[in-house]
Amino acid sequence: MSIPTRWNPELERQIAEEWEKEKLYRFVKDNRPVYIIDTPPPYVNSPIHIGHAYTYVYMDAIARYRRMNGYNVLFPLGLDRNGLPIEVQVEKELKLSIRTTPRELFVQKCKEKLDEYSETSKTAFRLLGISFSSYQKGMELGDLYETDDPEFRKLTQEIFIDLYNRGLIYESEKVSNYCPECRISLSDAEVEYEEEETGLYYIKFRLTDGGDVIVATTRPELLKACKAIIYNPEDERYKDLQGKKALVPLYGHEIPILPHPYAKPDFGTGLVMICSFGDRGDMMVFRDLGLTPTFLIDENGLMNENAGKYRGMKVREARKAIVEDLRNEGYLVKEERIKHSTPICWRSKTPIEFIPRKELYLKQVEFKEELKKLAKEMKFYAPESAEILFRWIDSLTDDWVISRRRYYGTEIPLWYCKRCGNVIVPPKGRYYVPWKEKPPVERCPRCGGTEFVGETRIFDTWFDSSNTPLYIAGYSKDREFFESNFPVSLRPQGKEIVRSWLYFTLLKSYLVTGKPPFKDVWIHMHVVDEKGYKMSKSLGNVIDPMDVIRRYGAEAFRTWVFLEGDITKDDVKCSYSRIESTSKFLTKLLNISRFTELNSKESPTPEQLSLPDRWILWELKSLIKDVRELNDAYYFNKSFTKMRDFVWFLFADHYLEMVKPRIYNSEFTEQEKNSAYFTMRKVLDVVLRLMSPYIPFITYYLYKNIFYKNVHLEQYPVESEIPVQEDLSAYTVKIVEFNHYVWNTKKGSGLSLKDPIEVKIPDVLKPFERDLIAMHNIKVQEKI
RNA sequence: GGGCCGGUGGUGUAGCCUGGUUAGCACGUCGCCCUCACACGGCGGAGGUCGCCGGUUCGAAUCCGGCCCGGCCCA
Repeated sequence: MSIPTRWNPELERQIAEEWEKEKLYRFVKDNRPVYIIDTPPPYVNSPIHIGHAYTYVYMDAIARYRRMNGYNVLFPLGLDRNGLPIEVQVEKELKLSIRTTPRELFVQKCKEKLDEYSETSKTAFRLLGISFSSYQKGMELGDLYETDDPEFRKLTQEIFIDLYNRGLIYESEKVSNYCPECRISLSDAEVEYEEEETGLYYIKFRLTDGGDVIVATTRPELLKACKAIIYNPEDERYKDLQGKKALVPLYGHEIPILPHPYAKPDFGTGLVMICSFGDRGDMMVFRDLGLTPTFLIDENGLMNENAGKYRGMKVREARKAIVEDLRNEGYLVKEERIKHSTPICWRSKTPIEFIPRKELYLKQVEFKEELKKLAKEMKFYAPESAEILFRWIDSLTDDWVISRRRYYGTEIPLWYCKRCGNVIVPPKGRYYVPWKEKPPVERCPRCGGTEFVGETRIFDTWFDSSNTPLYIAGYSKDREFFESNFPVSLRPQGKEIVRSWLYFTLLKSYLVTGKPPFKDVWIHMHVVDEKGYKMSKSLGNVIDPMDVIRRYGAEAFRTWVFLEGDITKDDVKCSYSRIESTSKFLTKLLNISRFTELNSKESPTPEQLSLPDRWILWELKSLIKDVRELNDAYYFNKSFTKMRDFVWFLFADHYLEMVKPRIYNSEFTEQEKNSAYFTMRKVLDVVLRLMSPYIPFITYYLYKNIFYKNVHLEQYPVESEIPVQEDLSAYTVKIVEFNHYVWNTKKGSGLSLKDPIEVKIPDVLKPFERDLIAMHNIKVQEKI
C-alpha cells in the first residue's frame, strides 16, 4: 500500500482504540524483569492541562522504551480525587454550603462531579496515546485507581493504624491557621492574602529604667500577649536598647527588647511588638527567641479570659476598645491608615487567626538522618534536583499535622469513649467511616462504657497520596509481588511538590518498609506560555491540550514535547507556532518512509555492502548507542533530537540523495542495488523502532504498512543488529562538506542541481567517487 | 528575606564538568529553486560583544567572586 505524503491525525483515534481493544499494554505477571512507574495522579476537578499532557507523554515514552527493552512495565493511571478543591467547586457550582449541607449529601455531590471530570481526563490521555496498563478501574495490578476509592482509603487507614499502634502518632495542641467564621483549621494552602486598609497604631511603651519607646502595630488588641519588642540588629537607632525591658501598656507586664532581623527598620518606628500571634512572623520570632505564647482568641473568634476586660468581644471590637483605652491613658501617640497584606480564609474571606488546636501529628523530626540516608539511595534526574529534598529535610523542625477538619478525604479511623475518652483503634481489614459507623467494640476496654463518638476529621491529602508506590506495587493485595519489586523503578513528578509528595512518600516508605520508595526520581519543571509566564485563566494565556490535539493532532504535540527544551532544567515555553513547526518532522518521516517503500525491495543482508551503505549503517549504529545512553538517563528529549538530526539532516539529505542514482540508474549492478535496498530498509526499520516510544501512532502505522508487524511489540534496536564493524564516521564530515560545496558552487554559477559540473573530488572521498559523481552529475576530468 | 535551578543570534538548543578552531545545529526570517519521497520540500544568505562587572590565566561561553533578570519552593 502506498504511504501518503501527509500524516492524518484522524488515524490516531483509530489506532488508540485498536490498542485499547487488544489490551496491548496490560500488566500480566511473568518472568520478565518488572519496571514500575509511580505516575502522579492528576487532580480531576478539571480537565488535564498542558503540563499534564507534556509530562504524561514523556512518561509514556519511558514506559514504551522499557517495554521494548524486555521489561514488564507496570504503568498505572491514578486519579487524585481527595481534597479541598472539589469541595470548593461543589459549593460554588451547586451552590451548596459545606456548613449547612448534610455531610452524606455533600460527599455524594463531590463524587458525582469527580466522576464527570475523571472521564474527561481519561479521554484526553487516550487521545494522547498514553500506554497506561489499563484505562479500566479495577483491583488488579496496573488497573486504574482512584484515591477516594474504598480500597485506596483502606490502605491509608491501615498504615495509619499500624503507625498509631507503633506510637508514632500523637495528638497535640499546636498553633494553626484558623478561620473563626468557618470554625475550621486551614492548611497553609488554604490561606489567601488580601491587601487591606487598616490602622497602624503608634503606642508608647515605658522602659523599666525610665524613658520610653514608640512601637507601631496593626494588632493592638494583642497587647496582653506581647512577649517582646524587637529591632533590627543593623538598626543604629536602637543599639542601646539591647538588654533593656519595657512595660506593656494597660497590662503592665515586663517584656525584653531584643535584636531580630524580622524587624524592618523602615516600617513604623523600626520597633516591632511580638505577640502570640498576630501573623506568621510573630510565630517565627517566638520560635527563634524561645518565647512562651499566651492565647487571647478562642475558637469562636472572641477574646478569651486572658484578655481581661475585653473578654467576649470580637477581635475587631476589642481592637476598637483597646485603642480607646490607650488613647485615654495617653499611650496612643499616633494613628495612620496603611495598606497591609492580611491573611484571609480562602472561603469566607475572613481574616484568619493563629490559635492552638488539638490535631494529630506523625513523628518525623527524629528520623531526619535516616531519611537522608534513604534519599541518597535514590538516583535523581536531573541530579541537581536532589538538593531540594535534602535541604527540605534539613529544615524540618515540626512533626507532620495529619488531621484536617474537612469532608472529602480519607476518614481518620478512630472512636472515642464518651465516658473516659479512651481512644478506640479498629483492627485492620476494611475501610472505616467513623462519623457514620458504629465503633468496632461494644464496650470500652478501659472503663466498660458503651457510648462512643466517631472521629469526624479526615487526613491531610498527602497522607493518602504518599502511599501511591505502596499501593500500585501491591502492598495490600499482592505481598509477594510487592516484596520483590519494591522500591519501585521510577517516580516522575514536578519540582514544586518535592517537599510534599516526594518527601512524604519517602517518610511513609521509611516508616512502613524501611526502604527508599524509588530507584529513580525524575523531576520536571513547568510548561509556561510562549513568553515564559505561568498559564492562568485570569491571564487568558492557557493552552488547552485538547485544542492542540484538535488543531495538530496528538502526534504533532508529542513531536513538539521531545524536540522542545529540557524540562528537567528549566520551564518549557509552549506556543502553537512551535508545535506546528516541530510537527513538520512527521511529514518528513512519512516521505522518507514513502520513498523507501516505493524504491526498495525486501532483500536479505548482502554478502557485500557498498561503502556508502556501510557508512550510513555505522552512523546508525552509533546513533543507537547514543540514544540508549541518553534514554537510560531519561533524556528522551536529547535522544529524539539526535534521531531527528540523523534522519533528516544525514540520512535524507545526504544518504538518500547519494543512493538515488544507484536505484534509478542502470549502470549500477544488481548487487549494488540490493545493498542499497537492504540499507534503506534497515535504516528505516531501526529508525521506526527507535522512534516508536516517542511518536507511537505514526511509527505504528508505518511499521505495519512496510514491515507488517506491530512496532510496539518489537525489540528496541541494539547495536549488534547492524552488520558493520568498521568505524566510518570520519567520512561523515567530509561527505557533508563536499555536498554543500558542490551545491553551493552550482548555486553560485546559476546551475540547477541536475546540471553537470566540473569539480575535483577530495582524495579522502575517493572511495565514494562513483556515488558522488552520479549524485552530483560531475563531469570527470582527465587531469586538473 | 532564604534555598535550589536557569540566563548562548527573534525562538529552541550544542558546547561549559576535563579552559585554547572562524561559538555547532535547528526553528523562524530573507533570496533562489515546483530537481521523478516530501514546497509542511531543496539549496543558499543574513543574524550572536555566549545576562552584567571584576578576578585567575599567555588565553574563558567554559574556572572563581559579586551583581542583575527569570522560575519554583520556603518565609
